Amino acid sequence: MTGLTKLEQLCEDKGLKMTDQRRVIARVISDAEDHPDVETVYRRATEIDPRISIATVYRSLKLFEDANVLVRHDFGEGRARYEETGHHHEHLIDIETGEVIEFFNQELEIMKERVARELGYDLIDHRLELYGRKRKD
Amino acid sequence: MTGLTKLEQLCEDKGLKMTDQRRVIARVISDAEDHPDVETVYRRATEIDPRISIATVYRSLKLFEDANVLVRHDFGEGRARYEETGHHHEHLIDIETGEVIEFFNQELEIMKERVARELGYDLIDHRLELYGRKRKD
DNA sequence: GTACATGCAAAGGGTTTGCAAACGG
DNA sequence: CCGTTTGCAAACCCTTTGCATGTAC
Repeated sequence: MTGLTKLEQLCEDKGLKMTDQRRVIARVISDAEDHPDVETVYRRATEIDPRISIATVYRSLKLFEDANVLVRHDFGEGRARYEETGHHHEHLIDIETGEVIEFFNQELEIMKERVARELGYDLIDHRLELYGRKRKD
Repeated sequence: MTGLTKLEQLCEDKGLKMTDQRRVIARVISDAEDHPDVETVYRRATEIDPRISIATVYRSLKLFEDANVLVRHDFGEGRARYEETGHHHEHLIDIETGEVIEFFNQELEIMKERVARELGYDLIDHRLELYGRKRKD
C-alpha cells in the first residue's frame, strides 16, 4: 500500500476536501526536489493524470498556500514558484543556471529581527534572496 | 532659470536624447519622496504634461534603468516601483499602509557577501525586504 | 535630414474568474 | 444529495510591441 505523502496527510488533517486532482498536485510538490513554478507543476501533474487543468493547479496551489502547507516564492521572474512548508531557509539563485540553493544563517535571522525592531516594527515576513555567479577558481 | 534636475543632467551626460517626455518623467522621479510605481509616475507626469502616454513611461523608465540612473524594485505587488539610483539601502515595507522605509545595516551587507562566498558564489545582486507591522506600545 | 522617440491600440505573459457540469463526504 | 470543485474559455492586470507619425540633434 502506497501511503499518502506528508503533504496529502497534512491537507486531510486540515479538513481540505481531497480530490484526485489535489492529491496529484500535492504529490508533485512533495516529490519535487526543486522549487517548481506553476507551469512545471502543471506539466508534472498532467503526466500523472491528464484530467487536470491549469486553472485547477492555480486554485489548488493557492488553497495549499492559504492552508500553510506550502510556500509561494516570487524570485522576480514574473511567475511564482512553490515549495513545501518546512524548516525555514533562504535562497541563493544562480543567475546563470537559475538553480536555487537553500541556506540558513542564524546571524542573518537575528539581524533582520533586530533591524525591524529598531525601526519600530514587528517583523511579520521578509524576503532575502542572493543572486550570484558560481566562483570559477 | 530652473536648472535641470540631477537626473536630467545624468541622462544628458550619458548621451541620452532628452525629449520633453523624458524630462518630465525624470523630474517626476527626482521629485518623488516615495517609491512610485509606473502608474503613479504616469499620473504625475501627465499632470505636468498630458502629451505623455503610458507606453512612453514604460519605455523611459526602462531606458533610465538600463542607464543605471534609476533602480527598479519588485516588492511582490505585481507591479514595479522605481527610485533614483543613489546610496545603497534596503527596504522595510509596512504591511498595513504600504509605506516603504529605507534602512542600511553594514553588518547585513557583510554577511550577505560572506554567505554567498561560503556557498561558492560571487554575490552579483540581492534582495532584502522586511515586511512589518508598526509596533503599538 | 535621419535615426530615433512617440502615441495608439493590439498583443503578450502570468493569473483569475464565471459558468455549467462533475464529484466528494 | 448538496455544496464544492472542475474544465473551459474569457477576462484581468501589468507590460511590451508594431506601426505610422513626429522630433532631437
